[in-house]
This record gives sequence, C-alpha cells and structure tokens, in this order.
Amino acid sequence: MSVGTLISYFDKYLSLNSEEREVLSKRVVERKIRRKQFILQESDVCRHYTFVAAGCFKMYGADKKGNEHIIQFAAENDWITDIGSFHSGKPSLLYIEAIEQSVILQLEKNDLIHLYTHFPNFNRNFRVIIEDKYVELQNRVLQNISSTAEERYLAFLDQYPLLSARLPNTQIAAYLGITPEFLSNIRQKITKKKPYS
Amino acid sequence: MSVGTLISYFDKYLSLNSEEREVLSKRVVERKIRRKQFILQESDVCRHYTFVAAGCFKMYGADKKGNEHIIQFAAENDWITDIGSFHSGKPSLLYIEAIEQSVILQLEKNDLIHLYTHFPNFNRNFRVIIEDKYVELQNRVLQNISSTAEERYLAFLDQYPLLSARLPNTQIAAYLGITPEFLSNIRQKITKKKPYS
DNA sequence: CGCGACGTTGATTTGCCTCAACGATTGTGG
DNA sequence: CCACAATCGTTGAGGCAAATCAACGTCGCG
Repeated sequence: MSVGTLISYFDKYLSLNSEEREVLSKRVVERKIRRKQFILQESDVCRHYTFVAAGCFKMYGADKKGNEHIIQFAAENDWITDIGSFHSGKPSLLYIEAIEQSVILQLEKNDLIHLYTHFPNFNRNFRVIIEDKYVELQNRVLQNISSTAEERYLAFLDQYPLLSARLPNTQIAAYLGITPEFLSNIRQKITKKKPYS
Repeated sequence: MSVGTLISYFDKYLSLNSEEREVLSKRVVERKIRRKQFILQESDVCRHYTFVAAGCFKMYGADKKGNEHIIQFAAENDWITDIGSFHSGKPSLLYIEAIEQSVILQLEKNDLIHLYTHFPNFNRNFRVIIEDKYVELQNRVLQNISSTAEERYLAFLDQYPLLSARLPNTQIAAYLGITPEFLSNIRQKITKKKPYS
C-alpha cells in the first residue's frame, strides 16, 4: 500500500519511470512497526535499507552506563540504515528503534544491488540523496565543535520545528549531546529571556 | 601528470575502462597549490569537486571571534569540496586551505554532470565514495556527543596516525572542538599516565 | 635579526554533569 | 476502573571538564 509514498518521494530527485516503479514495488517489503520496537539491535548485522513511510525512528549508540546517544532521527520520507554495517556485513554497534507506531519499506542488499545494476538511475538518485544527507551531517559536526549547548538547541528547533514538537525533551537532549537536566536549565533560561513569544 | 593518481584511486571501487579514463583525463584540471593558499573562501561559490593528488588541505568555518573550526582534513587520495554550495550554487560559509604544498585535480560542475550522464559508473563510484565518507562522519558525530575531549583525541590518533603526525596540535584541537591549551593539558596527562610507550 | 606560529603552564571562571528529590503524566495490568 | 510502575520535566546543591586570559620559551622563516 505505502509504496506510493516511496515512488512519489523519488519525484524530488529523478522521477521513476514505469518500469522502475514496477521493479521497486516488487522488491520492497512493507512492515508495520509498533512503538518501542527495534528494527536493528547492537551486534546484529544491518540487512536492510529502510524507508520510513509513516511514523518516526531514532538510531543511537549506547555507552557503558547505558545512556543513549542519538545519531539520527527519521520521520516520514526519510531513510534510516546503519550503512557501515550494511556494506561491511559486520555486526552493528547501533540501535534503530521506533519512536511512534510506524510503517516502513525495506530493501534487502540483493534487491538494492539488482536495482543499481539494472537501473542506473537508482545510483544517481541515491547518490544525490546521500550527498544531501552528508551536507546535513557536516553542518551538525560544525555546530557540535563550534557552538554552546544553548545555540545547538535553538538551531535544532529552528531546523526541525515539526520534528522537535513530536519528540520528548529527553531525546532531544540525547541528540544534542547534553543531559536532560541541563536542557531543562536552558529552556528555563530561554523562556525568561523572551517571555512573550 | 597526476591524473594517474586519480585513475588508480578508482581501482578501490569500480575501475575505470579506457574510455572513462580518457574522458576523465580530458575534463580534469591539475593545479599546484602553495601552503596557506585558499581554493575556497567564505562568500565564494564552490565550483569544483577537488581531488587531492598530493599534499594536504583543511576545510573549516570561522566564528565571530575568528576561531577556526575544522570540518575535514583531506590528504592524498581524498576529496574536499563544499558539496552544499557546489549543488545549490549559493555562497559558501567555509574555507578550504592548503596545509602543505599540494597538487590537486579539479572537476567543474558541467564536466562532472557530463561524466554522470554519459558514464553511469561514475554515479555508482561517487555514490559508494560518499557513502563511505558518510559513515565516517556519523562516527565522528557519535564521538562528539558521547565522549570526553581526551577520548576523542585518543580516537583521532588511533584512526588517523599518519595524518596526526603531519598536523600541528593547534589544528587537531580545532578539529576536535577544544582549545589548544586544553589539548596541551590532555597530552601532558597522557604522557604522565604511560611514561614508557 | 625579528616576527609570527606553535606548544606549554598556571590562575580563574564558566558550562555542563552528577546525584537526589519531587510532582505530573502516561500507560498498563489486575 | 483503580493501583502502580514507568517516563517525563523540573529544581537545586555540589563537582568536574573545559574555556579564558595572560605569560613565556622555542622554533622556523622572511
């Protein structure tokens, strides 16, 4: 049912022709995922490219103390995959967990390779997609090494207003690399600064 | 002369056939760059994909106080480009500067598009290249949000032993997101811990 | 020679974490 | 439907990590 979401997603890049749509529809597998369900756990190999058709996920690593450090959120029309594990076939160090009830579309490695080999436009589309995500990630690195926690929080709200409204502050803190307590401090300071906005 | 470096670089991915080699050689422009010379400055548009055949570069953003925050180093057989500016055609916020005397090979946008359009293998090769770099960057983000400065420094030495030997500590600090003074503290603490290694 | 980049040290300040506690909300099983 | 646990947001006291500012010696380079 949800394959249409993926097909029209590609319209942002080079639209798929009818043949490409058909093959994609055949190869892709749709799954419904409950809240708090994992589609990847540490020490498992990441075997799928996952497209989020509905809902929201987080990808994170856990440290010795069990704290989560969130590498990426993915809501509708976004991809979420541990590409490193996917390529190497080695066990992942990360978790991918549903934050909301979700619907995803998954491609296995063999099927993705089939698409790349027989329909070169997929190479071009995925190249552009990941280039865009690479730029996003570069900006985040720059933020991380050059800004205070408060600046990063405000930038996050600014860049992802819809997403940040859906997330509990604990998870925003885990994404920014600060503790929930300190995020609470920051929020308090901000509301005192601009009481009427 | 240095095009051979680039051609054999592609052997790590899908090797180029003779036609692809020939076209690439024709489209690529070789330049020698002196130390401290810029190939991109803030407010300029990034017009080239740049391959480093010899030498070393850094890409960084500057804050209001004039401090550098290094997003990426690139030594031999690596790419360095502000992809965001390159794609959008908008002015860059970044600098790319030679750390050593260098030789680069540059591709203009038109030429790169020509390669993508007529030789689909370039799409596939650049897709894989940037996927690898994406994974690297994700690991750096995870480090940044989950580790102390000391841990990040040790991880940097471990991951880039050759590179770190070529760089002054001030630039390593600007890459890690700490001050040179504090990096000096860390280094002192480390040598005291393991005096004989 | 003299200047600028580099690495270091120390004193002080600040940003952020840790730990503990609390109320409000959500959700879940009996 | 209620009881209880779990998650969430917040507050406060205290501690540590890292920045700031200033000073100094070294070195390479013009």
